[in-house]
Amino acid sequence: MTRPEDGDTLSTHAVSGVRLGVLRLKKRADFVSAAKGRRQHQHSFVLQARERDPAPDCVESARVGFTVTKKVGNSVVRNRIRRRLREAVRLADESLFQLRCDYVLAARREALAAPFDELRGELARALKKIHRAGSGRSPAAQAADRKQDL
RNA sequence: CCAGUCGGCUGGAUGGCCGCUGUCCUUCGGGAUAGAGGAAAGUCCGGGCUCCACGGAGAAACGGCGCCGGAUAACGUCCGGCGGGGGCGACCCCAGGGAAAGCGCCACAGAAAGUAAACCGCCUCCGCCAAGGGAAUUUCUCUUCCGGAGGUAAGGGUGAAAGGGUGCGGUAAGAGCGCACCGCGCGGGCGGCAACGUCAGCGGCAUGGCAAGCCCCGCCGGGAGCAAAACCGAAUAGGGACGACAGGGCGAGGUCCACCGAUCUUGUCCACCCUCUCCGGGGCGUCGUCCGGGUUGGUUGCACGAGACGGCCGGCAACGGCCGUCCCAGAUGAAUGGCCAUCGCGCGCCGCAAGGCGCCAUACAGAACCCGGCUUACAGGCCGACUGGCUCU
Repeated sequence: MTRPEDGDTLSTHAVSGVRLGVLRLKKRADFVSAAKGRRQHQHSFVLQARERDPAPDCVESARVGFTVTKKVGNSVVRNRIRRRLREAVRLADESLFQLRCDYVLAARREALAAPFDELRGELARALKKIHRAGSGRSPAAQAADRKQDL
């Protein structure tokens, strides 16, 4: 599973707007289960995270999904918020994401007008906090896993 | 120059770095190229397309539309006219068929809201009490008040609307009672494809309004929608039909049947299988073909079209014809983005000015099968035609 040639399969999966190693979350069931995980509130969004159940056929990568409800605004506003969040995830440090973990970013209205650097900062802070609060593996162990993976 | 009417256009530009989706190329490193709107919106009409239903035609019911002619695949859209209303005008507005087919309604006010009627009035006649006046001095007559019988609809008053309007004549007072003009109606001439207009004649008031209350007449309409629909593959559960194969005992039930027996369904046990024994499980079906259903994924549908641009021709126009050139988003938890630079626009401040600084770095809004419309939203900017004024020549 973690042998070097798996890099090829991962790169073929990196197609949905996020970089290699961080896939896109698409199934409704995944969103529902992620909502049961831990939460980290920020000014522009709410981050939800949940470690995936280890299934043998599953990919190792972290996955990220976006939720922008109609309460936030019309379709133009919703599209713009989703694109800004997606870009923030793309530019974020990949090591902040934990393997075999699903993340959901639930946008708030403030994500529309917030300065982009601020948005990135909030994302990095939320990711750090949510892992520190968790009872999972230590960041060092995760880093070790990632080095092995690459 | 000012005020205004109508129509149309635009909806920041260029570049850099890092990304996304489709297509093409690839030496698999990557490269090339395309990538939101005028409303993509609301989903209100009209079509294409797909499936379902349906023998043809008609009727009823329901729904929609409604001056006339044209355009169109079609429309409730568009164009050109007509009629009515408004504006000095450019121009704007109209749910604009039928009220002598029928039913119904017309609040409040008012006497009366539709087979007309008569509150105040006005007028005539009759009666008589009282008062006053005149002529005459047993009487006659006039006026006012009161009562009764009638005439009338001019005036007042009510109302959105009072059974044509104005004027003259006429009359006891009045009245289409008569006349003129206007309006209305009828048949006719002329112009127009038509809606309608116009001319003279006749009638003599008959026909109040509401059809967006029901209704009548004419025309149109089968239903549902791309989550339509078609196909492919996989796994799981497993329904139906046919065929082949698969051991036995016992019990129950059904069918054929005089009996024997055969056959089907079902319960249970054994053989047999899970290496062997106990336990447990299978045995209680297997295989093949076809049909049908569900879940999930993929492909098609799906972007060459009532297509875009340019030119010429026909038409007042909507629009049509011919020729040439072009291929122009295709996502599906859903691409079209993030940051930066320069220029531009707008606003504010400073400055006599050239200019400088700051802010915003932009309205409404994001394709989801595709077209034609309608409606609604829209910062700022631009263009054209026309009207009424003012000034100058």
